[in-house]
Amino acid sequence: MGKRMDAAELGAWRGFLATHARLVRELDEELRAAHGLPLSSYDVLTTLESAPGRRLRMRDLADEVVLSRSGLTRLVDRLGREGLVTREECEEDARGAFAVLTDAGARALADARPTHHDGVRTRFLDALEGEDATRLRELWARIDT
Amino acid sequence: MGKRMDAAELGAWRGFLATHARLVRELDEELRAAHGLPLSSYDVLTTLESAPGRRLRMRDLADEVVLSRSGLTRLVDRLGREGLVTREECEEDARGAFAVLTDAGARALADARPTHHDGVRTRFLDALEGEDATRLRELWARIDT
DNA sequence: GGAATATCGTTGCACTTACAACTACAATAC
DNA sequence: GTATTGTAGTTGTAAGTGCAACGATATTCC
Repeated sequence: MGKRMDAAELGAWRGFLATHARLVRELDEELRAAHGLPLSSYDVLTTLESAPGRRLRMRDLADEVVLSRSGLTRLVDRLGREGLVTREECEEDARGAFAVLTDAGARALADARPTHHDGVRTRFLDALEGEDATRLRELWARIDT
Repeated sequence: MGKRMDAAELGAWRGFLATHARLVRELDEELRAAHGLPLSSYDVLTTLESAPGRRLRMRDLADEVVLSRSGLTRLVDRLGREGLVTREECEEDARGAFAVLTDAGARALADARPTHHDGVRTRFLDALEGEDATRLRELWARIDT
């Protein structure tokens, strides 16, 4: 029990944390500066965009973007105030609510996407070599189970 | 400009974000429950422990743990109140301050470490195969430059 | 059918964090 | 040497987030 981390393991873990912190901070700042859109909002908008009917139950959306329910309630409030998302009630379950991407939301996303994609590419994807991307994707899948 | 992400790239990036969010949340909760120590505090304590003289300038410490200066000021305040860290003034630079790990801080760290290492191992390191750890470490280094 | 239990989304509250402004000091320019 | 500019750390303030508790509805069990 409690096998020590060797140097490679320690580097893999601490690098993971440090890289994430730095990248997310930079990408968030970049997105806010260029489009007034925080990364967390961008994340919600893309998730909704790729959902069937551009809509998702609050619960499922919270899971997808890894946010607490209350956190998502507030985030959707903010996006609603800007007209990027609306709420719709759920027919099958009267407790439930959908968050729905509006046309304005889709446009805001289309505007912001090039900036963000470039940012991710230069800071992250460009460092991937050979089969790195595939291996990483498989790694996250293994961890997720 | 703006080359589209392919499926592997998208998976590598989104998995990176989602995995980080989930892992950090779980590890933080685990550490708080078992030792009353948030992950951010743990991070400061280990960083100090492995620094020469168990001390670091506030500025350097903030960089290491990827926190803003003001954020670090408050975090060191909290750790100081619990007696895990003290401040010392800097001789060469009268503006400067060191954060120094106390013996109590070192003990708290020693207590918490097994819990945290087990958590990291079962959630992250156990999923690494073959040369994964080494490759990851190299990847973070490439990204960092 | 009715009671107990679980789930959905929201709210009150506390906590953590970042940004901007500030003071104190250091380094550079002239 | 003095003026300018830069840096270290702290503080006021505001934003974002999670937890616990809540009202409303669903589901399960008898």
